[in-house]
Amino acid sequence: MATDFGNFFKSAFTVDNVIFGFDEGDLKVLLIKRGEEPFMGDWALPGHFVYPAEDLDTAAIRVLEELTGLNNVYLEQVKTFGAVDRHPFGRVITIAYFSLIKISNYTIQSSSIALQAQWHSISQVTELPFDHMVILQSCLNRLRWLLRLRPVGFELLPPKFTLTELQHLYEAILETDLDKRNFRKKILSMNLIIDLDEMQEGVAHRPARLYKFDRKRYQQFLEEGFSFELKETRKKERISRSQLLSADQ
Amino acid sequence: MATDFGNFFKSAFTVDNVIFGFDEGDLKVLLIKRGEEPFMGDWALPGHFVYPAEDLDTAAIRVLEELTGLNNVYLEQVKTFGAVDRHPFGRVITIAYFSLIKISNYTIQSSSIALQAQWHSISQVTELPFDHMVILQSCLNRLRWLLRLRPVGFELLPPKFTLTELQHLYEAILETDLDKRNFRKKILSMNLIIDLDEMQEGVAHRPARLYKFDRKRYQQFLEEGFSFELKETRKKERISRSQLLSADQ
DNA sequence: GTAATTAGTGTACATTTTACACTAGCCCTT
DNA sequence: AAGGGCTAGTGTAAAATGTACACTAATTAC
Repeated sequence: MATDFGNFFKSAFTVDNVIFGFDEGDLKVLLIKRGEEPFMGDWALPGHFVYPAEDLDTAAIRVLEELTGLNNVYLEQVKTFGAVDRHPFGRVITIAYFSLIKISNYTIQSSSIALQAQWHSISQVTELPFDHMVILQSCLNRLRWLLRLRPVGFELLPPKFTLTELQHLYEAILETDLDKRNFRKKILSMNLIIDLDEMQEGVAHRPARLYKFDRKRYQQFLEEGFSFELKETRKKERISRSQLLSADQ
Repeated sequence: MATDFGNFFKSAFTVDNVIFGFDEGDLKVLLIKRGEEPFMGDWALPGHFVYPAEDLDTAAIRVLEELTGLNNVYLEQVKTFGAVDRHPFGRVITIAYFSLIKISNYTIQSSSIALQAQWHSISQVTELPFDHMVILQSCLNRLRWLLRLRPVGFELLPPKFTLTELQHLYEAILETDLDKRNFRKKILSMNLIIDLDEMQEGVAHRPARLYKFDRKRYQQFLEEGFSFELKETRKKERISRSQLLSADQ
């Protein structure tokens, strides 16, 4: 169980975390300015070595929390990257995670790493050190994939949101236009968001209704298990297969 | 770039490969009888250390080829497992792959490892060393998921197959019954299989037609890119979104 | 030639997806 | 307070897809 730290740079593993946020109608990713070689001073994905007595998920959670102060956020392992020459100093494989956070909850941490962190619009990130561009792209694909299948969009919005905001989020991430009426019909038919009977304030036009995600109801469905393929249909109260949800590992 | 082999057991990474096959109407997995401690003599997933100058995919391909003599098969990284105590001798994380092979092409290799390999029906594998049961389950979920979305079933069948065989494969993997007429309608409407105008031989009943997978046509669609969400529809010759295919990374 | 066995086929209905354009409500200006 | 500017909010019809369901056809074995 003992690990020789002196050999870390010869054969080691790290986690890299693609932290997505959504703001100003734009999908963003949190990057840090590297404080060490190689690529010191460049913007890169936040990552760190996995400690010897630390599980992979734990390491990813740690990196996220040190950077953002947030825990209990959506986090998922995506893929492991281990090309022989991906790190100039030795053989380092990295397990890529992505997480979804509400930028509104995010406050800059005082850790020296976190002070160097900044949100970047996805569309403007064109160059990253190591194989980080590939990792980013991979996580982005996964996010798009997931967004079609699961109600994860809510993770990126403040607790109260309007349907238009939600639609803009879908449009920004999927890079497509959606029909307003069809989008609302579909979202509402999921029965996973609750009308708060509150209105937007401080806008210079007709205010929109505010909604929140019905996390309890979603949990319930997850726990009951999806049984899409079964022939018998619980008539009411059933989330149909089409409704952005799907059974998965 | 140098790696200290003496430290391999202190902090190392391996690949484990879940090799699926299909035979006698049953989904199978290829297991090896371990020739070394720990768990010597137990059936386990085939795996191996990743060599210092070897990419992860390469390592997975190597393990597969040494065991089966096959290359150029469907192989995909699934997930990395790295619980601190998953290996009793030290910190070993493993990158899990799964591959799909045609059992009909499989011949036992003469390597000492391969001699100890055997196909096991998935349903009868109930206990495996390390966290291999979790890995197997994870790959199985991925396979099921994939089978709904992509035409990967063909990878498990001999080059010529009948529609009934294909249906049985879907039923076995998805653990569900499918309607014969609807299944055929759907499969044929994909236009991804070619009617060979040949008949089954040596069966004691009406012989079925033989088909083969139209790999070229599938490649073509992959290369053209899926553009499901676009509004304009190439009227004919288009694979619709519903047809077991989907855009993914 | 007949029994046994699997192959092969069509139709009607339900559900889901898609396309599409106008009215409603609030704020700000004048 | 009337009107302009802006975003919110709503319904319907047609097309595509999914689902349920039962009989005839072709071959072999006896």
